[in-house]
Amino acid sequence: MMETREKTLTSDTCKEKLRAVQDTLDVLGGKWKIAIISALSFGKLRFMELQREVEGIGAKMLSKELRELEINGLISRHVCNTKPITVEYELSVYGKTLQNIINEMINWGINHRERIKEQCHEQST
Amino acid sequence: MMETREKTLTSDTCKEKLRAVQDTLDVLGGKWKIAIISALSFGKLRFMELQREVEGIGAKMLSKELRELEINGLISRHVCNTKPITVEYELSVYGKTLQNIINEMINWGINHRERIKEQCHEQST
DNA sequence: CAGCATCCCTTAAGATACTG
DNA sequence: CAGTATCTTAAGGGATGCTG
Repeated sequence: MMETREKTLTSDTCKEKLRAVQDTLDVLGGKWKIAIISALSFGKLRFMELQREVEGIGAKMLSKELRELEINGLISRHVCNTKPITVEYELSVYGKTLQNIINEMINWGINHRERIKEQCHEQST
Repeated sequence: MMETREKTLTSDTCKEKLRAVQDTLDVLGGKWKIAIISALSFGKLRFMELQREVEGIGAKMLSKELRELEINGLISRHVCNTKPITVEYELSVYGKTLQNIINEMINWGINHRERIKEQCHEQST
């Protein structure tokens, strides 16, 4: 699985993997996309709900990022036939394939917080 | 593991997970950090080598991002005692804990490319 | 409510030149 | 080689007001 370590840096396998990461980043690029997808991974949300879940995002950015995610086929957009219209967003089947990445980020984030906490403890002794 | 679906959006568990993702993004934020870490996941690299591996990055950005990654304890920097000095960067033990995230991104990127390819095939029929 | 248009300011980031 | 400093441009992104 792992290469011979050291000096395989420029090998074809590595380059291919780096390209794969770059492809992923191209789709998930931007400050908010991953946060949006994470929020939607817990269920469908309306525009305003999303804005509340994704802390700090403005309507303009949210709108823009959602459009890009929709174009890439990661989320679906459904306009509800309600009085003041509402729009629901949810992960598409394809978008759900990002769940593994999200999960790893959740895990890492939780551990990271633990680590920071421990560091503070050590310093205060 | 998964919540009751629908309407748990604002539940405490979800919020905590979203915060974890956000924590991760805070550390990996910026256009280049993940790409840099991916490159380093295949072994130590010198400044110039990194710049070559991370397609499109300029010296200024690379320098800045490396400093931030070092501050966060994800990479280590070693100045070699060579004639024209060289500096080697490598993932720290802690930085290597990001491997899971990177791997998932590699997997997704590879599948994504496949998917795009298939779409082209379908369109050309 | 969703979301576009406009205005405006701040940050990101490229290019170039320079130093130990 | 590994950066830093400076300048400049492009993009990011907030605030407000408006429409279906």
